[in-house]
Amino acid sequence: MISKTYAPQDIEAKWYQYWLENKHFASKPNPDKEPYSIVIPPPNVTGVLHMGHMLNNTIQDVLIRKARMEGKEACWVPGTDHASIATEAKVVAMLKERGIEKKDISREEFLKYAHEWKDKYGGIILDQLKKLGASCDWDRTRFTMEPSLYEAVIDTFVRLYNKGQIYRGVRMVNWDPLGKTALSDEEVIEKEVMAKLYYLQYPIVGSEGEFLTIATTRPETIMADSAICVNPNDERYTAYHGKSVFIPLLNREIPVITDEYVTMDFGTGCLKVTPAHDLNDYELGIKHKLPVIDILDDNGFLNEKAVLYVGQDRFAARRNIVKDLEEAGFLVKMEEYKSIVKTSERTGAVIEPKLSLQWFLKMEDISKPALENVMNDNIKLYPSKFKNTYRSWMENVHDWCISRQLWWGQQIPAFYLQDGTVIVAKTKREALRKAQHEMQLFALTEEDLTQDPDVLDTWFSSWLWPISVFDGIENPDNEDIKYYYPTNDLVTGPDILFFWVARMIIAGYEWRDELPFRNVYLTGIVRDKQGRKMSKSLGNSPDPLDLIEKFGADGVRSGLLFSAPAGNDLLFDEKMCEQGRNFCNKIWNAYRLVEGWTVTEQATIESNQLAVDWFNARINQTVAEIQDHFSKFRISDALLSLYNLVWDDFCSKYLEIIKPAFEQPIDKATFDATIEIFEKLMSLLHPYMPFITEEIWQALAQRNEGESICRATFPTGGEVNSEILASFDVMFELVSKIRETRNAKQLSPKVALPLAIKTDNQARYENVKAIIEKLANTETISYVSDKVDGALSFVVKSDEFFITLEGEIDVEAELETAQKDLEYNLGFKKSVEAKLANERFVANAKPELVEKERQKLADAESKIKALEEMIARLKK
RNA sequence: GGUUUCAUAGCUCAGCUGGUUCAGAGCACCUGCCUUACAAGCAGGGGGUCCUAGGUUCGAAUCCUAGUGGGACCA
Repeated sequence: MISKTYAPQDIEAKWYQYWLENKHFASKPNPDKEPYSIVIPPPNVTGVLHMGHMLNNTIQDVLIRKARMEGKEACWVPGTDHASIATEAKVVAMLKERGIEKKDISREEFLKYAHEWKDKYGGIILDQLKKLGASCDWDRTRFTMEPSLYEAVIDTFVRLYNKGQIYRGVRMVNWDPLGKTALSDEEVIEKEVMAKLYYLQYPIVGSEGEFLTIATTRPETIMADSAICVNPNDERYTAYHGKSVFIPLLNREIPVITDEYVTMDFGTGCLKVTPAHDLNDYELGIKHKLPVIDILDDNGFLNEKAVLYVGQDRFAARRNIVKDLEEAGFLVKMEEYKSIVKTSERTGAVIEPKLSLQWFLKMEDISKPALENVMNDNIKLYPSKFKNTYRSWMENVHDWCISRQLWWGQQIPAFYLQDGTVIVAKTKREALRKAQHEMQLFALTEEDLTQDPDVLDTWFSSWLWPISVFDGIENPDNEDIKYYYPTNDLVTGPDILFFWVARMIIAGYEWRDELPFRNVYLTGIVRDKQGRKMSKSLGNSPDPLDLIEKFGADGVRSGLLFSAPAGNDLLFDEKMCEQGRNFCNKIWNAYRLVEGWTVTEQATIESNQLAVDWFNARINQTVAEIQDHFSKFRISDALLSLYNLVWDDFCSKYLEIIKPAFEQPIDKATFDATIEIFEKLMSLLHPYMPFITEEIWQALAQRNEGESICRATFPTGGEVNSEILASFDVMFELVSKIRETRNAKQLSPKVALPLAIKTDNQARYENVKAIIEKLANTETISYVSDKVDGALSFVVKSDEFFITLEGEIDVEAELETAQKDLEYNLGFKKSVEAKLANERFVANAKPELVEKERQKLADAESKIKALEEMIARLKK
């Protein structure tokens, strides 16, 4: 006996294993087939599966499974990226537990530990994806730090450097004094804190007793001041234009400059300019050619350039200088002030804006094709609203800071001579050869060359991903890259549209002069019920594996997709997974029903044949619908179409029609047709719900060893028989009316009702008579040419129906509903007439539309006629 | 602050090229059912000023303008 409820756990494990054993996800170039490829957005190697991954990878799996069933050579390449900062932090933490400090070990030793960590803990996420049902070609799993991808990154750097695209320069970066590295903006968290605003007096040179007062939150940086700046339109300070002031305590003279950048009504309207320690001041400094005085070292301690407080931590120095300024009378007042402090995502340290020497990639020229080919839709973004965002970013690109002060990553292939000369080459040996040959430095040895200690930004690996996973950088003419590239669809979140997607497009054109993918599907962000982004730190995200345990992978997958339109965030609620699970259960029970039937060779009942024809028409209709949805990446809508087809049409209607009475057999023709229909439904659903559909598909018929629904044919639909669809619609409307009547009169479903029909088209009902009887439980269906006295009545289309009941009929109530219906139809008729009477409508609207309106009018008129007759009768 | 995007039932959202009296789905709610596949179910039902104000149009939830309120990105 099969279980009454669907139990996914064993079934899922069993089939996933089966798919792997039979290599159903494996792909290799096949010239007889159309290629279809997706590269996974490589998850962080330290990561674990979260809701965003679930959504994202479910969508990819839907796309790839559908393509596979459509006979394409489908290849989904999995892998992870090395995530320099995150991984390095994990490794440092692991070492700390073992009592080892990073600073006490060599780079080589550290990397050995890092690889050890990666082998042991990294890539858990890939195994988790298997639980979700992801049909990746696992033999192709790549990692951005594996030798060949590492080499690709190094080659990329060397090539771009040789083209003059990469340079070294001083920039203001987010400096983490604890992690001792530059951070990208995404690795910085802004926190709102209460700070103090200090008002300080700067004595004016040559005017004894006169001061300019500035307001600052960082008094310890006054030693790095290069100027005082006021707004030229600020009349309070006009007298001081061109003068100088002394820095308090330090007594260094700095000029008073003017710039409209200064906000007149903030603080005193007088700004201290500290180019080395503030981004805006830095830019102001460049504009006014001010000196840059960097008073902090890499640890955030004051250096000798500060002159005062040398060797003190920035926060200690702040406390001390405030005290000293106060004692010396330079501190006018202090105010509470709400300000934003930037902190490091990894170490929590307060970020220091810091000037440092970094490597940059020039973006202006290299990004041009990437902008152009998205704007002209060679690469399509779904939803297209992101084109705007994309353009505004690409039209204002900043050079890309690609160096990171870390060890875990691809070490920058730049080698320095003792005098600081830079040689960029793939290896030290090559750098040496270059130095000897190009610079005539024949006496040089490898010992004289020092490699840049920094590594490259992780994105500098992942921007090559669609090419490098096929070894297309190192080996540009290999078979895989020629066959699978460009890939077809990329599925990712809009939050990395710029950091990753745009850069992959850039790399695609730079390396292969071709787009990396044709479509970019941007998923929404998964949020909790309160609309907050799900994150580990908030603890508001359910564990995806728990969800799968609870609702089954199919349930979670479909649940997530029920409400996941492209690009729109989705507010996650477990209820959605519950709905998905219920859907599985519904399918399961439909299977249980069919499975329990006994088959005889008896002749087919006509109504069963009609039902089969009708349902096949519905399938064809739905297939056309979902293909249209897919062509627009409306993955969620396609699922909903299938959901309705299966639940409402297949289970509630089709199966109810053909279902034999208890313990009665079913005729073979209907049974066979039903099995065929069931198979089609499973195939259509398979991309969304791979496990349950496999389980049932395997059970529906005898299958060959190793055969799988994974490789079954995705139904292609066919001509839609709209006639039968229309006639069934009328019939279902009638059935609903009868049921409604039954419900309203509180009659048991077991009581069969006598139905009389007044129609001029008996054929309309005659051939579906058996179906009406079955669905609505009517006992006899008779045709009448006149009203039936003492019966309940209603109107469907232009026909009138009567149900004779025992006991009193509430004429008033009948009259009221009929009256309401009449009013509605009169109103409807009026609006249609108005439309048709309008010459401009008839002249301007499409002819088929006008024709439709005429038809509507005719329908309304006949219905009104029937209703009026009914009302007249009731009033008697 | 700049750019952009959204506002539809109690909740989450569909509504695609303006054209059924177009206002729809799921959940929630109400009524009745343990009807031999399924109570994770069945049959019904109620519920909306389509944010506001203008405009375009024969016709607007849909297009335009402004406002209000939320989100995102950039600074």
